Amino acid sequence: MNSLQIRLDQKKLERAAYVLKSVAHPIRISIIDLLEQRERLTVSELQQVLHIEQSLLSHHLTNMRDKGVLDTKREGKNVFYFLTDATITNILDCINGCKTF
Amino acid sequence: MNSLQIRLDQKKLERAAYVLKSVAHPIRISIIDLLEQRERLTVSELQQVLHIEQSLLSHHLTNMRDKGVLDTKREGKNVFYFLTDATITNILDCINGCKTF
DNA sequence: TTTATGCATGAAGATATGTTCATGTAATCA
DNA sequence: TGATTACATGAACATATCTTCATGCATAAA
Repeated sequence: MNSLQIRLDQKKLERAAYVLKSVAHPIRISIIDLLEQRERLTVSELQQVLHIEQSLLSHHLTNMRDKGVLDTKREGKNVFYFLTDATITNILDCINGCKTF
Repeated sequence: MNSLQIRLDQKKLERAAYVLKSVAHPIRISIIDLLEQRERLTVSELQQVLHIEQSLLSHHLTNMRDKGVLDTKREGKNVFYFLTDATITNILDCINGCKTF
């Protein structure tokens, strides 16, 4: 038999690539790692750990939010960021379990 | 206590981002999906399923090989491509199990 | 109501990535 | 040896991404 075929449809493929691009950056992987430890973090808290410019961090966070990886909640002056679906941290396990990485 | 910190070192972060970029493309996700089903495939076999230009496919394969995702073995006129570490297909499971994707 | 704090946004430039086209090379076949 | 098959490579262009800088906006504090 010879029924080789792609098992993901075009929409799913494009969505997956779109979201994976959002993860494929050192700063953004770090953010996911931190949000696996803390549930939710403000921009300032992230900035203190990451040691990058506020504006750069904000761009990255907006990116991840736009792509559905993160969501936000404002409380007073602070904006908390959190993972939309914590299951995405499984990707970090893949990274740690696969010798290719 | 307040010991929030990034658990991956800089080298690991950059390597992970570098490899993830190689996965974050519809065509390249498809290739991983196909190599999960078949162990090894020639460029021609991939081309028949993917319906893309030979040159474009070759560029993508070279990319994935350079980044350590794939490796190759020539047999006569054919070149077989295969996953360096099949564990990388876990990423596809992440994609299918996480609502963000 | 001015000032400070926390965060977002937009423009701009540098670099990276994706695709096509033309061409090159290695192995096999006639 | 010459043609064909299978694949790789490089240039060139369009588009996307990353980062910085300057500035804007919302909330709270003084």
